[in-house]
Amino acid sequence: MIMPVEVIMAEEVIRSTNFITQIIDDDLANNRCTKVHTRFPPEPNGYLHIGHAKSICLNFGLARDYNGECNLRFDDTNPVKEDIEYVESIKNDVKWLGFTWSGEPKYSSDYFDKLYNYALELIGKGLAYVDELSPDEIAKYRGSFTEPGKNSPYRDRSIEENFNLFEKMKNGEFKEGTACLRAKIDMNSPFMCMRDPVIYRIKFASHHQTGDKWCIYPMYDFTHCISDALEGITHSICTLEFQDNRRLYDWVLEHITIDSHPHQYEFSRLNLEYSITSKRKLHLLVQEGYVDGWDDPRMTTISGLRRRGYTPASIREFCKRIGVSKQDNNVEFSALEACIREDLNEHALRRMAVLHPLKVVIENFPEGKTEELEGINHPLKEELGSRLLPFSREIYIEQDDFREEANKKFKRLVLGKEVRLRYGYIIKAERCDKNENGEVTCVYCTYLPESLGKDVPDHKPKGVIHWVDAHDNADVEVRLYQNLFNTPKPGDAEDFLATINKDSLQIIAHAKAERDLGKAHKGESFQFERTGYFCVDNKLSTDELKVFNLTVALKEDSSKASV
RNA sequence: AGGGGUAUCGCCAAGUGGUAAGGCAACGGGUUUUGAUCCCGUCAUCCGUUGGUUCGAAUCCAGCUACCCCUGCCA
Repeated sequence: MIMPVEVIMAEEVIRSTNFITQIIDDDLANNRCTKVHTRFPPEPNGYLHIGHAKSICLNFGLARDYNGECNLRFDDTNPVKEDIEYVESIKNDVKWLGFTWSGEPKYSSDYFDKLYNYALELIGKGLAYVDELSPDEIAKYRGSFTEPGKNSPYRDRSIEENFNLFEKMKNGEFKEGTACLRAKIDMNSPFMCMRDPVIYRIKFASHHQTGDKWCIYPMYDFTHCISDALEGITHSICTLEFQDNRRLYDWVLEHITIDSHPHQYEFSRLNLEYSITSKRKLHLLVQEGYVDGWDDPRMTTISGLRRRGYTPASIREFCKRIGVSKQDNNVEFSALEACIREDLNEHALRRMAVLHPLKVVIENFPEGKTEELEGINHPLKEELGSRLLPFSREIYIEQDDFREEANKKFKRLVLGKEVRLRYGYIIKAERCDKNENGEVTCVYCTYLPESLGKDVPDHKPKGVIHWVDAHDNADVEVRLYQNLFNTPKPGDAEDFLATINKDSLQIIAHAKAERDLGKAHKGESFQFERTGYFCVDNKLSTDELKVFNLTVALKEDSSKASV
């Protein structure tokens, strides 16, 4: 039998360990559970972002590492904020990240009937009541952090009356906001969420899954724990802000008739510098047109990162590196960039592209002649082969790669000096033309015919520059990106919209690239040598015009900046 | 102010009573027809702070301090 050459996702064979895996190991060792079952439970009210990727990698990763299962469950209890567009995008993003959920996608709304019956059970036990206080009054009656709450005047209605009223709520006989179902717990609890939390409210809204069947919808705290139990979830993992809610999670499960009682564990959500992970703010950016949709390459949504050129493996690696803990964090953006550089350095084919062209005429090269020079596709992987590069009397180089004079640290082309053309000859700059603004418009050079593919005695250029033939090339559009925000913590700003970086997108309409780049496929990534990693935009590219997005620039030696 | 949490290198993060892993970043040096990659090296006598227990503490105890979350019929 032939064994596969490489194990799938080999980079993940080394399991991550964290406080949650310790809990699981302990649970397994003490037979508190025999099989790990987790779930990723997004509300379909927006697109997934890098913070969700952390949760996805954690939950699906645990299932993978422990030979367990992980459900995808849409926590869809609030129809007014949700949309089918979001459920489709979420499925797509989870799959793209490389994970497979157990069975069919689940929906909290699948359990609306059961949830309703559990509410009835609580009413029957005298543990829930229909309140007719207004939302404002409920807030007032709740008290504060230092003052206990007051019981609602409707708190001690009879069980019979509550059944009756809840039935009326369900039948649409109350207006929105005029009645709700509350759990009867403790108005003096130090946990605000235990002061008789609302568990059902009225919403005359169509639901993307259940249509107009219901006009009452269960609240998160009542729904989540029951959904977990119904699905046999063993470890219900969520973020830190739900720590207090755990008391309510447990209270509900302890007071209804249900087989299992999953346990909730909380980890800290990801904060990534120069990005926002608030769905409300993400919505704002999209709705107000600050960006080109949820998948704008500057957005740290999964779809934005994908369009930017990030690979699933790079995002998984990032999530592995940042770890899982309960500490508040603020991860540097460079940590994410390091992951995609590592992936693309290994996998991206090398190509040359001149972003800001400067014409170079090689005067001692015959007019009308074109040579085909060989350029290898990858410096570390010979098996990836090579391609032919047309080279003639006129080529383009990067404007930044030429100077009339420069200090000794400058390793590119200088008047009177030599430089090596990548995969080509050594050339020497003899003179140049300038326009009325003093800008160099053309450099006249001579080349060393004997320098192709080898060193020449007494000619030791300090550097190598990339180039593209002036006549046989592909005209492409290149989009350069900077951070969307000009502050590391835009989420903390009074007005985060005011921190938007106006220069975050720079469009180069006519860059000159190797000819075959004009035929590249959407989503394909390349390293433009000496510049960075670029991918073909999957939205704007056409057969006629390829648009390249800068995924991430190559790292630069710090001394380069000082020339 | 009541409750729930968290404090280990610039940023993440191991560590669970036996004398501070690793990654990112940074900084030196080497290789290089990418100022990339790669390689080698440097980078916490110290774990928020003050006391205590112990032969021995980042790890146990007590007191401080700082920061985060909780008063939606959002999740």
